[in-house]
Amino acid sequence: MTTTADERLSAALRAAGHRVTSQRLVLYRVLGELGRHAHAEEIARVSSERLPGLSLPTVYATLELFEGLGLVRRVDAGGPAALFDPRTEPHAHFACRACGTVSDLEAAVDARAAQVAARATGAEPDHVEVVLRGLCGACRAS
Amino acid sequence: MTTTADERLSAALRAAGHRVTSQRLVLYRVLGELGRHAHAEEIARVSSERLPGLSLPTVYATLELFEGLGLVRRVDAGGPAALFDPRTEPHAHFACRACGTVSDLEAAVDARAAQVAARATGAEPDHVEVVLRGLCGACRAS
DNA sequence: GTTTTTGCAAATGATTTGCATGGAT
DNA sequence: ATCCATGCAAATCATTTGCAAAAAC
Repeated sequence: MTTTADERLSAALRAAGHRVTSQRLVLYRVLGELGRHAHAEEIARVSSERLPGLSLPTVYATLELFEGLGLVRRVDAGGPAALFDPRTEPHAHFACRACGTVSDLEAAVDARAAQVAARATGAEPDHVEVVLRGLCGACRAS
Repeated sequence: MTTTADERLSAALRAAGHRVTSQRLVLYRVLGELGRHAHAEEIARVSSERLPGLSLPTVYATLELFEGLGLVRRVDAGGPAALFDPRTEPHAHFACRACGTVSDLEAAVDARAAQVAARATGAEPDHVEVVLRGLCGACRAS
């Protein structure tokens, strides 16, 4: 890795005609350091420590921008708040019905049949989201 | 099919210790007649035509109850409003990024690897949700 | 008769929007 | 100098909650 996160983000932003701002740099670094999905509120809280005054609307706008650039995945794992995941390679999630916790599953899911079915309708899928639901180990124990 | 939808719902409710009410009967019939996923608001609108005065809180409470009984699936296909799907057998969904439309995909997705990975963490998954995202045929054309 | 369900109104909470200022190009 | 991005405050919208009245058991 000879390029830094800052450089990678700057290149991606400029290539798409967007501006490089400190808010975007900080948010991108925080996402990379978290290394896992998080709620907008958590991302905002951590980022605000480094960039006081950072506003929630900016966090949402930036995460949406990053999603369009393919830098984060928005994960709708149930519950009111969306998750934003910096791990962009395909992976499944497990969401506990009881405590709401969402965890990564290190397993590939073969969704080719569904992709073929989608294309047969004229659609062009660019992403597959797989969420398993049930009770996590901790909640089963109690 | 010698049992009616009303009879099936009544049996399921009583077996779980819940009461049979006209609201629940109407909502269950409407779900069966729709035969496809719908927003709470749409379900409420159609049901209200048959049961004037039916309230949204009751619709939400009833859909949640039905979900617990395994009579509907809640589908989080992105967008603010959840979908409620009376088709309870496993099937994938396609959600268009542009127009937001969600359609059924008649294809089975093999998620056994993810289920094994989930059980390895001590969790017990009871459901798999697969959502593909991209542009639908109509939106690609325009 | 007792307990659950319902409807109403209000609360909640995540996310978005309008608009004026500030910052990147 | 121009136009995009940000912050603030307020709006929006789906969903939930508190409580008294109505209905199922």
